[in-house]
Amino acid sequence: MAANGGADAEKRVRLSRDRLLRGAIAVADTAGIGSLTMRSLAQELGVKPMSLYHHVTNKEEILDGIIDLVFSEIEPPAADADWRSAMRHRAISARGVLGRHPWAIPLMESRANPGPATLRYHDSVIGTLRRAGFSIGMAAHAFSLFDSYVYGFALQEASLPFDTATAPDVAESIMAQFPTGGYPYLAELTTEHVLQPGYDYGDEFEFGLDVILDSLERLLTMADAPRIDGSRSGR
Amino acid sequence: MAANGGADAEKRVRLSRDRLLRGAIAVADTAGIGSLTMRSLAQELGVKPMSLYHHVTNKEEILDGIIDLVFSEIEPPAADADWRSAMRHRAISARGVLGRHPWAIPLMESRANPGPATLRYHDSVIGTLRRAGFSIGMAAHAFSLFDSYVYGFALQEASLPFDTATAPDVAESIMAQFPTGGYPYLAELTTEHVLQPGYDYGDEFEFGLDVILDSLERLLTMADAPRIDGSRSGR
DNA sequence: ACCTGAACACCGTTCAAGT
DNA sequence: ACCTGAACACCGTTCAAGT
Repeated sequence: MAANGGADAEKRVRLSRDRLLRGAIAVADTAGIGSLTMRSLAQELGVKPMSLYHHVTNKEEILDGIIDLVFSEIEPPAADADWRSAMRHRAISARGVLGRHPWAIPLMESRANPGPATLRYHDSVIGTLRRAGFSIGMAAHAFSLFDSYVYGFALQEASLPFDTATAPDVAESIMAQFPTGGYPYLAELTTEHVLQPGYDYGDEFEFGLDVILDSLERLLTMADAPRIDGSRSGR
Repeated sequence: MAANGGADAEKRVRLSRDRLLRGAIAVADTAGIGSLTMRSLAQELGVKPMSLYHHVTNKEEILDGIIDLVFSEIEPPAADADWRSAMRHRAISARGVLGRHPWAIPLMESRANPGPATLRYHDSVIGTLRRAGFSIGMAAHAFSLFDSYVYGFALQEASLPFDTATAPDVAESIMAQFPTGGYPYLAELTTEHVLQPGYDYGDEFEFGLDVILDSLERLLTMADAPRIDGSRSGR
């Protein structure tokens, strides 16, 4: 470990804002966001708690910073991709990122200071829609629907009491708590579908995603060739 | 908050688990979930911190309890409602509830112990779908899509840095931080649409909801009268 | 310039006691 | 039975100092 003074990646590296934020993500990923304290982070970085305040003004700034780093992990689509595959690519990447950092999802609620990567991501989504021909109003609709679904799915996936792919026994023990007959539809869905060998809740993601993309595509072509009665969507 | 009972709702009422949980919701609603501590809750209830432990084993149990109380606020649809208006009614009610208790949304992620109201809500949604004729697999798809959208929209609405309806000036100050030209599509959408007088982000909710309900209706009728080529949804 | 020890006002929770 | 004071091991953060 402490062989020479060279490039050991241990605690000899100078502290920096970037190293601090990446350390914070590492702590949150492995021990949960609840375990991320100034003291635990300092220990992770081989430094004393007070040193952190030299690179960051307070813990809030750390939370803002790691959320933006999470957004930066979302892959941008290929430059020449059509709007639909661009949206699809982004959604799948975003879900993967939020799956790797589930603690980030609830955090997004309280962060009022979006960072550059967050703004870039949103700008890029809206840009894809606008260039595809969505009007401003339709782009706002589509953006809201798309992002709500992606975040909501990630939130739900993270809150699943059972990881169906790896621990069906846990699901069964939860099922067993259902007062018999109290939740018949939930019981049916769980035992006859969710607990079946091949089922993986994650697979639901692409189904919903394609339903939404189908709908957006329909709206787009409807706008191109409006009907005589001028009506838009249902209701 | 303190004025629901007929007699003095002050500190003279005996402490109970229900009064404790409702006090916790009152604190979270007015001061934020971050301000909900055993000490602040005790003060709200006119009691000493240690008294709380007589009705609840720890703070985790309080969080589980208030999440379930939030779910219990979601209005069940009329018994004779058709599936579509039942789903619509529930979604709108759920969004209203989560809007009143925005702190509950991130909390749902970490709660692995769903309470009776939570289970009843989910059972009721799945039941509506099953009775409408959705197969188990389709009900799982529809359930995932529907719930993801509702939670995701609420999450996004809660995380909006600007409350467009009441404080457009805040939005403008945030806009001003955008490095000029750095986020052109975001800037366009914000200045030319979101900041316009009549705009309320909340109105996006019903648009996306109806898109989703339209899609589900299409899936349901397609399942009733399958096409010759057997294809399902796009791609 | 960067790092740190001691200290302060907070947490959740245990334990032994009060009525 | 229900409530509580004192205490413990934690927090985030300030401040004055070290190199």
